[in-house]
Amino acid sequence: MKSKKRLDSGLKGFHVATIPKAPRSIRKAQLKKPDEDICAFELLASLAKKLLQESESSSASSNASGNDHVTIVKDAVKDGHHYECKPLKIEYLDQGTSEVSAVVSESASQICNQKCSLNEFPLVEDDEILERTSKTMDSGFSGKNAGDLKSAIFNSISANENRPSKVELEGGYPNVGKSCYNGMHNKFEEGLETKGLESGDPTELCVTYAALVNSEKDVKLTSCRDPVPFASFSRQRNDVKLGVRDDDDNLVRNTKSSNMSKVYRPMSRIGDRRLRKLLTSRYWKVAPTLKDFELSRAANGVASSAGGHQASLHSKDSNVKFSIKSFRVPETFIEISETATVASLKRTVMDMVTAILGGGIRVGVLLNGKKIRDDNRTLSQSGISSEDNMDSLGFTLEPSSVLAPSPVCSEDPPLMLPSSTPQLVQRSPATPAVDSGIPNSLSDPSPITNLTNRVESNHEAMTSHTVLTDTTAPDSRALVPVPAMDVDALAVVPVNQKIRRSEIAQRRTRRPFSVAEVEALVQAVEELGTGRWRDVKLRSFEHADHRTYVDLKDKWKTLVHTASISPQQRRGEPVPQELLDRVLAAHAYWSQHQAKQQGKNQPGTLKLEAQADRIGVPGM
DNA sequence: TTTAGGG
DNA sequence: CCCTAAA
Repeated sequence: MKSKKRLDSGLKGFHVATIPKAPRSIRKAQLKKPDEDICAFELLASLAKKLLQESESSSASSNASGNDHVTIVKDAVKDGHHYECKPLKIEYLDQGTSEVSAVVSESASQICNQKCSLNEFPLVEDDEILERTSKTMDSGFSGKNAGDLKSAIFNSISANENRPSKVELEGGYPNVGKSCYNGMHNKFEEGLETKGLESGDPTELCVTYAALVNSEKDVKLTSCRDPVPFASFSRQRNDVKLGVRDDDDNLVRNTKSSNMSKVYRPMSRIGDRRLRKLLTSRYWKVAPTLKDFELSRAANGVASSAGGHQASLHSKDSNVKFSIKSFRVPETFIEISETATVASLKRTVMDMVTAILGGGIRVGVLLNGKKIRDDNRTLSQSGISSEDNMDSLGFTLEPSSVLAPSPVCSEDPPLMLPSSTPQLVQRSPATPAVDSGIPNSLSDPSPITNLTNRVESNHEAMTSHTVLTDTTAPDSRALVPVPAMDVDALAVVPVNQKIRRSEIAQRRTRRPFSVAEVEALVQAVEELGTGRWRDVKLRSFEHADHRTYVDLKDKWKTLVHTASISPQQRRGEPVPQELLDRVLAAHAYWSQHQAKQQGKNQPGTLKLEAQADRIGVPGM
């Protein structure tokens, strides 16, 4: 990794005469930037301009991957400066079509210690984008394989990223360059990144400048104007909006100027109890959402709908159209001391974002909640054979954190693209294709950071995919950032695994048993015994969908316990002593008859004895 | 899927 | 309530 110093010197003295119609915001931002930043910026602008020009002339002719409708053009841009640039990476979106075009080149610059960073989180929210994002895959299984699919998806992502809806124009995030949207394409070597938007209007040029930000305190985010990292940004016209996904998938949108506090709202999905706990604790919990990544389907008319946002999968003949509406970033948790400053919080979040994306991301394909790891398999081989499988198809954005220096520990599939129905569909008889290897996150276990449990990741992914049916299955991987600075103020505390888990697989809401229910339960157990919960369920709770036989069993367990303790120690709605007595009696009875009771005891047996007990037979 | 228990 | 080993 090159030192900042080198970069600085390299930029010094280099000035770009003009910045093509850069928005005011950019120019404004420039004024506030440190010299070197300006240099960098200008350099970028320059490069961007060049690239734009070149791309305009070359893009048209460059169409490589046919079926994908994705064009990737590598443009070697040479600028005659002592600052030698490697091919710049430019991406632009060809507006007006439903196709996505992407021109990518590499920029030379070393930026962060984190190798790379990302500086925007494009929010794909309008249909317009949706269209652009749609991908048509030659699902005819005619050679396309998992890798191709991922590629396609990825390209879409890249393309979207270059929309004018980006935020970098608003000042950009130093230290954050959307370099590694994936380890595949970019590599930040010098800290420059340029992106052009082929909107036909130079004004739309997006220039991102990646400041040479050392991970030291001051510089970071200096020019960042309102870093609302974990929000989704969408720029329409001149307004930058940010959206933060609320607990219940409510997308809360605020204008950029809105108060940050709205952004950093604690998750309420945790449930009141826990929320309260969190609030009273010494830490704040932040569970930001970067994007939404959704997929919906419109093939069989089966409107997929995982939480309102959907994507559609159309299928024409042998082609399968994947339409990705938006991306959702995994929930991220940050715990920070209450005494930390807002700035610190911002920084922390920013760092985290940077870190998450710093390692680059990649697309994962899930089928029935299981990851398809073998990129070489064809779609059909992987089980993605026809539209009836679309229901079980999902995509994920996951950090390709193979880069050691990543400051955060990222997990498996951080992001998930829930398909509509969680139904498990037949999978290819040929190859269920899972576990083909390919280790996922080789995140570096930084002493403070490695707080995640990799083992759980897959399971969680599945869970969220298959269990959360009516919700936008939020697959979350907690990423715990390491405060690169202000360690004293920023006490980043590991998030409890359980807390994170609950975010994923929503814990059922607590539903205390009513006295009536207890009565019914006792009644049933008296007659059936304590080892036939299924029967108990069928007998007395058949229509109480929220009471599973496990619940009944658990309740009985607690009832026995409750009956055993003094009334003063009991909590919740008081259960009549009479019922508790019966509980104990039944418990005692069935405990004794357990051995031979296997199927022999007729219903009613206990009932008689229990009543006898109450009447006066000793034993209770 | 159910049971049975621990968490 | 959740999670699971066992059956």
